[in-house]
Amino acid sequence: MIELSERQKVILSLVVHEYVRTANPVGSKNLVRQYHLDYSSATVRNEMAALTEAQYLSQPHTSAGRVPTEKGYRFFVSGLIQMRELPEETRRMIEHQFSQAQQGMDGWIKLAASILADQANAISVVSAPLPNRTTVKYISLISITNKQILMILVLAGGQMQQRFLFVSEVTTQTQLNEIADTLNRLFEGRNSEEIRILSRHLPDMGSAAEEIIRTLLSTLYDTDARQTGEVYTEGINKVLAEPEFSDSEEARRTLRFLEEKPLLQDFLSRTTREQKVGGVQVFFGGDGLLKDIANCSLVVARYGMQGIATGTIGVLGPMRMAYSKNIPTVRFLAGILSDLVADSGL
Amino acid sequence: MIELSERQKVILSLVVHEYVRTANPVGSKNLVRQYHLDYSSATVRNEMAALTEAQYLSQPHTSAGRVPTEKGYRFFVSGLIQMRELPEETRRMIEHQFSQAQQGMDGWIKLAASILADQANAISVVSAPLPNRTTVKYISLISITNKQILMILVLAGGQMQQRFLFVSEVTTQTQLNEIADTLNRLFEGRNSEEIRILSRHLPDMGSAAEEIIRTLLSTLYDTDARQTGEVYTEGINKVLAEPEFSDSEEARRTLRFLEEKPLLQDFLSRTTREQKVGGVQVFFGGDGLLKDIANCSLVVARYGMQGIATGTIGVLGPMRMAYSKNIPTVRFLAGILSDLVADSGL
DNA sequence: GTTAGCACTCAGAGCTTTAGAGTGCTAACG
DNA sequence: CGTTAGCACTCTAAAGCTCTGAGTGCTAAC
Repeated sequence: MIELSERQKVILSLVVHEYVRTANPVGSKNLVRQYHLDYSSATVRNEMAALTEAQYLSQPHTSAGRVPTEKGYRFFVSGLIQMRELPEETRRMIEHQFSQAQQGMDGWIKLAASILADQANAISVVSAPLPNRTTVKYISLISITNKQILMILVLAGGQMQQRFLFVSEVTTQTQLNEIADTLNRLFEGRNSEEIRILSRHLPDMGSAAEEIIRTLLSTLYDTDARQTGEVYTEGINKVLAEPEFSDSEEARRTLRFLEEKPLLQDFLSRTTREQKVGGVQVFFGGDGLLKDIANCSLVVARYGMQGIATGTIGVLGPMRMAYSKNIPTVRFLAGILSDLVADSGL
Repeated sequence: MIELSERQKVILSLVVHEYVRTANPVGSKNLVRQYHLDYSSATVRNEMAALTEAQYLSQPHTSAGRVPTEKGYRFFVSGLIQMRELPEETRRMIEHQFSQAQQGMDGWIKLAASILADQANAISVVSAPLPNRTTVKYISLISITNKQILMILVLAGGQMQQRFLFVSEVTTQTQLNEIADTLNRLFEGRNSEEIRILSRHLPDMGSAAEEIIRTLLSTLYDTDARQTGEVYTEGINKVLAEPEFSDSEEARRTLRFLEEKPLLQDFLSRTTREQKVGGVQVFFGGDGLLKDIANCSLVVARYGMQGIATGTIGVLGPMRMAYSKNIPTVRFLAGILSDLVADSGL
């Protein structure tokens, strides 16, 4: 593959930019007029022909303008992924909203989702931070009735799980407090595997405690298996306005993808697992796990504390999305969430 | 207004039924053929003219079939709201899914939302159970760092809230356990108002405890103000397949309504507040709070324990929805959730 | 290497035509 | 008098048609 000339790079970027803006195939004459290029439309036509040849652009039909291909977008994005800061003003505004938010990981995540959907005018997708293998932070046991217990589990990364369980033995809140104290001493900071081994050599604490540990383990296994916490989504209505979703079949496929939480979680956890915190990645729909969302793309970053607890934040929209705005926005929000995870010390 | 004749009622019901099935204006000839009526299309035409006169039906244009008006739907639904059981088989199937579900209010609610969306092929909307004024069930305090605390609040109805707080005084987990014990003894079963008064005459427990109580109260106020817990929604993709949503502007309005959580919560809590648990109501879009979702309707029921903690479960779809299936489904699921709320004893 | 000029292409907007489903009315029927 | 067959009339939606204009590739001149 031959290198692109400087001028070709410029023209390719401008085509992408213009297409993102208008959603219409971009013609040579128009491009020259819009951007006051100091060469003529015929020259642009020649370069466009070359870019089309090299698969960066394509033509919907012979006598139409050019549309970027996936390869074209990739080129465009690769120039964007490193640099670009969000304008000071926007950063201030976002930070302000976080400073006013109610405390708690859940609230922050929802706020981030809401801000991102708003800024990007597309669908935001945010998953709660979770370590590869969950560790227990705190166990709380609450007596509901004589033989019924509510177990609340605080996990690393600020995630919570609640389970009801029934025990055969009557247990009082005082007894539960004791059990909880013991378990907290033993299990704090441990993961499912460690707890499984530890619990084998435990002094007998009665059948209730056994039942509690069993439930605890099954909850941890569940969480480990999911690998990604709750996924929040917002801004679906925004993206319906885009022309690529005016075909409702297209829109349905995308929404089904979003509502298939396991699929989405799988994708988020798998594809970004090795990714360093802070780095923004762009995925293009069409093949692999994203085959259902052809001509969409996904800008994601991992946030949190590397090796401790990480989640993902991203924006899903038509492939023709405003990368130059969305990439810095995602990066900035990932940074904020990372700070919050670190500060909350979970 | 004159009463409808028996035959008119039959015809009206059939028109609604047929229109729900096909989404096309219903013509006289077709109706006779489909349902083997023992009178002719001319007779049906006459009756239809009368029903149109009386505003139960309308014509998109002079030479088209009839479409039910909102009044027509109301009539149809009024005959359905009381009776009709879900088929034994479906009930078994649903019960089975619940029996296999993981424990915990959150999980049940999501399961209910998922089943309902699936059964109705429309959008399900389920809100968590919450009393008019929340009462505290259990307070758990977890030391994160020296001066940072995670407060977990279990509220009546099984809802949980988490907050982070910073205190100026160094506090250990042991101290926190003591404070939590005291607060639990004092505040269990109390609502925000009672706690506010109680906390005035409290023995001094140090500045950390004060800060904790302040956060506790503000969380309770927040929750009271919202009046409805988290709202889960599922099945958006299903409804996009309906012809009334092929116009993306229409679809957007509906989705915006759904994503405006405060609006939705407000509607759910306000309009069904007085409603007895178990009764199914049908709301038609177009005016009042539902003005944004013209030609949609909402079948809802309240579930939970009257006066203790109630939530809502419902299905939102095109006004042309399968009421005869959806109404019993909503009623049945509301029943199951009510049982679960009762059993979990919160 | 660049550019003006030109013949050619083709999607989409706008218009016309047509088919058929549905109506209301009238007159005949039991 | 309610019911029904028959008929002229209405009106949408689909199909076919034309025409415009943006865009192209190529050639020849600069």
